Amino acid sequence: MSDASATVREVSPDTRSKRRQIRPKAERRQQLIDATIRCIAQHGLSAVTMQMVTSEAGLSVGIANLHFESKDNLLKETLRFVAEEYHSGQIEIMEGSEITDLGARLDALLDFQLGRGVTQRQKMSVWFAYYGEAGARPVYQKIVSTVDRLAARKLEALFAEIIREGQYLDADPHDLATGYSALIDGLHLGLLVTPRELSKRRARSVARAFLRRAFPQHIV
Amino acid sequence: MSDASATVREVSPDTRSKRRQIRPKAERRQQLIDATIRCIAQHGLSAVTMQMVTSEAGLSVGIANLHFESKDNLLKETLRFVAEEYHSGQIEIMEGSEITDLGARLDALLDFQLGRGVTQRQKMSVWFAYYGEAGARPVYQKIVSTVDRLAARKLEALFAEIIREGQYLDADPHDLATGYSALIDGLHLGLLVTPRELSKRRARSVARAFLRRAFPQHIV
DNA sequence: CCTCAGAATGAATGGTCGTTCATTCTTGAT
DNA sequence: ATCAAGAATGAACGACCATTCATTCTGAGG
Repeated sequence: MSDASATVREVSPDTRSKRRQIRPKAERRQQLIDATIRCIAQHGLSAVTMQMVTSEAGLSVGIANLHFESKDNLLKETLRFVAEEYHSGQIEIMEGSEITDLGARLDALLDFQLGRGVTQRQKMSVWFAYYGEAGARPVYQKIVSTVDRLAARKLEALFAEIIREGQYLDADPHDLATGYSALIDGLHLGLLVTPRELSKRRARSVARAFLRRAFPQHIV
Repeated sequence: MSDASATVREVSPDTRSKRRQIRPKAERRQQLIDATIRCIAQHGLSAVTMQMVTSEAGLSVGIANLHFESKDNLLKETLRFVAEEYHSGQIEIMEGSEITDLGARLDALLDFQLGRGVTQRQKMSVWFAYYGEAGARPVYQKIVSTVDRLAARKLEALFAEIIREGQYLDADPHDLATGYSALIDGLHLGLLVTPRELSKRRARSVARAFLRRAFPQHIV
């Protein structure tokens, strides 16, 4: 998944054909995962049914159990997809060599985290739907924490570099990274639950203010 | 609800009695709400059934529809209870006249938000279970945002006072309050989803670091 | 002690869900 | 043109869900 901000698209621009089509397995899997994301966003995780997902995908009921062995597995794979999409996007920015200026790199990260791709209601809904179940389902905790851990490490390393470069005293990269990640999560939550009271523009400004207080020389 | 940190208790210390008991309506309602909280925490919102809740409460299946007209309503009232418990706890601290020192008041607030009462897995699970569905269910958004708005205003007022007292320049109380609230939400999420990597102690330290950078004279 | 309003019960009901699999259809190789 | 491999279908099935309501039971007031 190279384009993390890709929209989850509507199916079949070719609506007239009701003819049965045979497509490679990987394509059908992705098609079903995309449909699942749309269904979760629109109806909520607890209301999602197999009929709903397969009809959203424009396919028959049996197909979901053909490509994923069960509903449980489809939901698990959908979470894995969304989690990896988000975290690989972050890591790409943090590891990429195009941006050498550390301040600019921070800005790019923030734009990704609170930009169009990630804060689509669809993606955020899925994100928090799973978080809601995570307390009761260790499988979800594991999927998220696995990808999360790597991104957290990279962020900490980036912060450590910035601290060294700016000679910020008594600034702990570990604590700052934890705080920044939590702040971003909380802002996502605000955008999802109370969109009326928190615009994307203001969310970005709040996050930038956090970074400015921590690294005043790197953020304008 | 004056004691926001009250534990959701086990039912009937008197396990031997299988004799039918008649109790006032309000008591049964609370008993069912408590049971619902425990069930959501243990099994996840999407897996909660009426049989599960009523048997957890030690009652018969029919009783839930007697006191709440439907499952939907029981879940709604449970969210309302948890939301009000949390927010009234915060407001009590922010309005209370026992603490006059503003820094101490901030500390008390932080202790409440990341202390034993609130960060019980039970409560956090419920909290995020509903957030997960909020994207698809405007009713939940409304319940949360109604109580949330008041607490946000009070927090902003408290921050404004602190800014005046400390003469912190270019500090916007509105943005700071939004950031702080988001940070707390994000830390709650971390405590729920990746408890291995974020202890309560460290969550408190991270939040305190945020406040220290914003209001250095008020926080030690 | 008796009464009865209404709290509590749980078997029964109707509906919906996930899953299965016999069958149909498509496609690329022959 | 023919065929085999296997992708796709959807009716059917069993399980389980929320909700109902006829019945039972309780306890305060007479």
